[in-house]
Amino acid sequence: MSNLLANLNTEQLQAVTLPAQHGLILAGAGSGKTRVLTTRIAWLIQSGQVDPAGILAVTFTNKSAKEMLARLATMLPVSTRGMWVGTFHGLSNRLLRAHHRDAGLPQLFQILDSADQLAAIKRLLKTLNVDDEKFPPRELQQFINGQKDAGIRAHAVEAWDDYTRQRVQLYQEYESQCQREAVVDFAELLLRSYELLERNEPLRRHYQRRFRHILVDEFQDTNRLQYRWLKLFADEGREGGAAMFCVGDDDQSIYRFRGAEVGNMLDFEREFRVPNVIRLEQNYRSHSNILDAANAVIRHNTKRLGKNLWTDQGAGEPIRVYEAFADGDEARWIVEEVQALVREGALRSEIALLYRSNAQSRVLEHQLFSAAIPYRVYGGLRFFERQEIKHALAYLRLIANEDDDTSFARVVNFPTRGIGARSLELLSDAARTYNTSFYATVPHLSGKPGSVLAQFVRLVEDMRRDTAGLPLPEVVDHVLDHSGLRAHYKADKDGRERLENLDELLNAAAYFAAEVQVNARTDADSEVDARMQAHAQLADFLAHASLEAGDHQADQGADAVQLMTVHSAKGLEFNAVFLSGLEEGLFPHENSILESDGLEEERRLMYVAVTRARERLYLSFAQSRMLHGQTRYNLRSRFLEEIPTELVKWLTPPNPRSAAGGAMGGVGGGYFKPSAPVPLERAPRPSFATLPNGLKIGQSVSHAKFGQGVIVAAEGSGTDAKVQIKFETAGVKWLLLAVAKLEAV
DNA sequence: TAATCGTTGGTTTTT
DNA sequence: CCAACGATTA
Repeated sequence: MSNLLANLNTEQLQAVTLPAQHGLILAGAGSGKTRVLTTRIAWLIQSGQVDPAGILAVTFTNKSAKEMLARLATMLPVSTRGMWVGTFHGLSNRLLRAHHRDAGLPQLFQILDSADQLAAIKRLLKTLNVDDEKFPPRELQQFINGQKDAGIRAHAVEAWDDYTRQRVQLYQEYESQCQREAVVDFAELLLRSYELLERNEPLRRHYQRRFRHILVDEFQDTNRLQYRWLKLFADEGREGGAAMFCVGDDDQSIYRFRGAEVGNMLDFEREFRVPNVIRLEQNYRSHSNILDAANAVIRHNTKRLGKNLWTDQGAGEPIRVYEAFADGDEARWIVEEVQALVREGALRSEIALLYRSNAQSRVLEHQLFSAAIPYRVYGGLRFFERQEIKHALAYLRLIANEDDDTSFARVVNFPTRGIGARSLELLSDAARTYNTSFYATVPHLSGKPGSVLAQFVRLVEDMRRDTAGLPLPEVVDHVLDHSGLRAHYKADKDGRERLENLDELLNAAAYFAAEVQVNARTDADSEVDARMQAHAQLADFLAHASLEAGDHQADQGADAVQLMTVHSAKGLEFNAVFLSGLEEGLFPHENSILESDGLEEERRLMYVAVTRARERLYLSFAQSRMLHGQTRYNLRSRFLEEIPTELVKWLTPPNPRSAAGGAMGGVGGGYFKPSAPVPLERAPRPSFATLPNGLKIGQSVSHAKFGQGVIVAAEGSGTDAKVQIKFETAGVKWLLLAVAKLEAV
């Protein structure tokens, strides 16, 4: 045990060994938050204060749940069996499966991910003949999820205007549709399990007695419903309830836009009369120049619980700041700098290129690609979100739950079987009159549509029959073959990658089944009925696929430069970090300036970005940037001005003209702001009539390599000026005037 | 049913 | 500018 607690600092030790009371741990970036959380669990168990089954540990992502379990495994000699560690959604799912009857759900209910939910809403609007211009599906989705995240059912929504009343009605209709189809969306998992425990006292008491310690990671990211969910387990903090141990950092709360309530931290402290509030302020990640910059920036926020990070690692290198003319130049400079770092022996995977919005990755990728530097972009399609995977899963879901109309509609004509929009409309109408699922409605139909649909139903029936009792991987394999998916992609000339992904799905199923085997042997908690096994395991796998969409990209092994948004960088760290696009309107984002407290959230985002760096931090911005097909001229971000001058080393001469208004004394400090001349956003627009070299649109020119052509368009000015030329033989091309040697003909 | 054209909109994201 | 989606057409 002494081993367990070795090398903890005073505050960490205090947090880890807190008595069985509520605790709020304000853990700054890089202060060893995860370590404290896991060590506390290990300590509680090892010191005999609690049985593993008395632990409930909640995280936001599967990744952190896994990491926690992995670390626990190295700390504890006993197995983690009986412990509940997982995401809010994963644990809710577990609860609902175990008590599906009490929750009013069939055992094999399916989980809708966001895309499925959107499809379900679109389908609903169609069947109800609702104008989707008046009720945009996306907005409706947000509305419904927003209500659910606040714990509000359709009947309880306060609607003061007609529009809201109509949306509430659609919310209600959506609910009925989900119930009819035995599907549950993400927000519903939470709400349903919350209501289950709230209404079922014996069950609630059971879990309240069972879990003696509830530990929550990233507490600042909880939404209202999640907080209430936790309170339910903790018996509202009453005497005899579980001890709540919440770890979070209000300064890293960057998900308000999706419902996170930092206020939960204050509410928790107040409502639970938390006797222990501990601040972890020693940072083990970054040199002090970087930390000081982060502290200086976040100090500008008013709504804080208050915290100041420090380190004993020394000042380290200055923060490097670079001003570029255009986004392309900025990217080129970043890539050169990356190359220099790599030459000095840096690992590419230890270099991160961060940006505020995904669109910015394009320029960076372009330059990296030209320089042949391996890179990896985070974000984008994840494994279980791929088209071919979703198709395969839809077949599997139909086997588990034939009432899942979303899945039915998805694959009824994929691969094509001559079932078009016409037949589907017919079916949808009939389903409405009979009030049955698509699947169950098919026998009611006659004629040609009836028979092709019946054939499809027979296909699913056959697959269900033939896979009954088979091990999961064989079920998947069978379905891939008999659904025609494999054949379809084999025939498709660019289907190779999709075929490989389908094989990967097979691997995932095999892996999953093996994992379940292991757990079933060790998990005393599960009482699995062998007869239910086969298809229950299928349902578990499908839930797993929905809840854990898999990684964004497969090639993790390679040593590649890491590209991602600041949001996705949260929780990660790198030796060198490049933060690009530090411009007003971009970061802070223009939309955030209108939102109340939006700027403070942007600043927290900046704080997160800066604290990702261990040794080197580069900040850069460009005077002009291509956005939405237009060149925009931005001032540098106000966040730059918030960093004390002495921490910074300018790689380009500090330019007062690109400084944003506001606080002086930061990076741009000491420079007088000129009153009159040329705000950069008024930079001259390119003239299309006459181009720098005396060329005109419509003019015939000749090019050494491409031959004769006509100028059809022009864009940009100065060294950036480009012309589009339609060549007689070489096609249409964009050429840089400064580079291409053109001769008027 | 597939292919093509035109329109639209374009922070951030996990479950 | 460029991707994604929807509507139209072969």
